[in-house]
Amino acid sequence: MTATLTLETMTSEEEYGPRNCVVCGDRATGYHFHALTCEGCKGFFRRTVSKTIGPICPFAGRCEVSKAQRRHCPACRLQKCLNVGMRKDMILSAEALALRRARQARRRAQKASLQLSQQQKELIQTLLGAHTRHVGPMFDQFVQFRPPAYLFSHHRPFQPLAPVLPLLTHFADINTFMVQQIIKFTKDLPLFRSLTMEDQISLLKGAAVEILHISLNTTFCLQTQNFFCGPLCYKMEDAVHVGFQYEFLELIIHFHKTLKRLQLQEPEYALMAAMALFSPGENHPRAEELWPHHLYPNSQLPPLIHP
Amino acid sequence: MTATLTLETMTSEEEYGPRNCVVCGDRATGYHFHALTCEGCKGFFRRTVSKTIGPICPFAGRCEVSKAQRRHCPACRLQKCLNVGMRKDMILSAEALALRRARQARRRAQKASLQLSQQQKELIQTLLGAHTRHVGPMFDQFVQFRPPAYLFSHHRPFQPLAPVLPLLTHFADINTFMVQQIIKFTKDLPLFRSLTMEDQISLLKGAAVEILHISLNTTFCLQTQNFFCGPLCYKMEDAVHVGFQYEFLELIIHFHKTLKRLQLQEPEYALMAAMALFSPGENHPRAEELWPHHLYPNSQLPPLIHP
DNA sequence: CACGGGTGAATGAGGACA
DNA sequence: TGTCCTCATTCACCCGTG
Repeated sequence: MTATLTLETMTSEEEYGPRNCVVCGDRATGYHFHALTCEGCKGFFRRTVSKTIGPICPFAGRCEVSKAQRRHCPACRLQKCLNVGMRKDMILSAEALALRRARQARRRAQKASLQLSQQQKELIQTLLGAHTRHVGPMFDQFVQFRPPAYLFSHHRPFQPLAPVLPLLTHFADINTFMVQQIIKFTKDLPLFRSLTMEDQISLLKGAAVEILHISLNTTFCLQTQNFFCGPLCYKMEDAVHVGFQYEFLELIIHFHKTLKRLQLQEPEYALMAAMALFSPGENHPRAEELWPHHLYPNSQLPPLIHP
Repeated sequence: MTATLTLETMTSEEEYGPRNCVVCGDRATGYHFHALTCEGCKGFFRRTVSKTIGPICPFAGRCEVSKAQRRHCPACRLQKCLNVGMRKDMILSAEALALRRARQARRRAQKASLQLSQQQKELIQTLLGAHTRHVGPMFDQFVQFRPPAYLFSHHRPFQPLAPVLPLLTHFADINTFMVQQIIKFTKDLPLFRSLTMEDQISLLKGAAVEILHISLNTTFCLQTQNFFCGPLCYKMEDAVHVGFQYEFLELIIHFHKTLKRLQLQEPEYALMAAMALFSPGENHPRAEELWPHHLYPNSQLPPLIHP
């Protein structure tokens, strides 16, 4: 009587009866553990069946189990679940669950690693290539720029009496050299070369120092807090010696320590350099527009050094 | 009548009526013992219903029960609670409560066991103290053991022609020194000193080299893969020079790289040293028994270097 | 689509304390 | 006495797999 042939558009819902939960009478959402039940009883059975239920029913198992009352007596609810034939063995065992989770984790890791599009991979290869050509090897060249002798030894008495000029000259030289190499790095990126000369200059002005420190981080030694560039060893004292402000240097060292702890690989350093290049800053508020959003649409362009 | 179709923006609050307590009319906070009540009536019912009420209502149960008057006549208030259908059986019984409290206690105990107990903290302090006294500072002393001059420079041409003997002597000296310091470290641990001399010697024989490398790791520089000990810089070449097998050294360097990447702090190095000390090995199969299980009952005593 | 597991906001017990 | 808190339980939705 209940299922009357009212219309021809019987879409399988509502027409096969109201599909009520056989435990509590609430609207059922399908078969769960071998019984037609609602979401509540499904979850309840999964949670409850494996752990000993504490308080036994005070009414000797005579409780009504309805949508309204089902919460009041877990014991009777569970009993009814079992009575209507819900099957404990359809709950995944601990081992099965561990297996499933392990599989999912592996799947996710794979997916995450495969998530780079071909275009993105190519960009990374481009960045990495340019980085490896111009930035990576530049530190070994510092030795060619008239370094004071004491830079060759990593352990040396602090030399306040050493003349400042040679070290200063050396610092100026390697600074110029690094900036040149960073320019070569950027010029090796088609994305960058396709910009107008004006934009190129503006971006470089805004980011050169930041890229310099990002790449210098590859030579930083957490152990000794020195920078090892080929045979040379730079200490913070050296920078103090040529007149850098101590507060400024502390910030720099803190940056290097923090970044170094991330244990990045060269592709990541190359990507950071690129992000710094295209980050908007005081020097180039338009940088955001130049960022290749079609490759990294959601990038946050985080400020790296400037706090 | 109350629920009029005023607007479509009825946010489910405020529109279903003000949700007043059915006992006293105060603002209700939800269903309590099967009736929509305020916090006051909830607590009142729980406290009152099980104990016989002393003073009977002087007005033969005709008292008004309102927010203002409710505390004047407990008898009428309780009567009204029962009248509106608050259920005594929904108050947790004594057994149920005991069960609940027991469960909570077990839960808390578990959580507490995840935290470090006072005893464990003290052990860590002991370990750390001994470590800081004897192991931490020992590397700066290496310079006192006749080091060949070239150890002072971190960058040097490989010196196959240098005489082996001075370096070998130096290595022997610092090796002896390190083992002495490690012995001092262990002797500074009450747990260790309380063992028989025979056991002490046996444990040290089995673990000294391992502890040596664990602590040496604090001087290892991931950047350059050198060991920086005070003013001295040791390279793998130096070990090759005095005749260590290259394959053996590769394993050692691999160990140091892997361990260094974990970026441990000194307390963790101290704990690792202690675990190595009490780890069972070929030299001391009984080591397991000597482990202070009452402090670290579930420790796995993982093999550290030996693969 | 059906049916496993997982999640997180809401719910309603007791409890501490002013 | 009552306010506010903790915490276990619930269940409407969600995601992934066969």
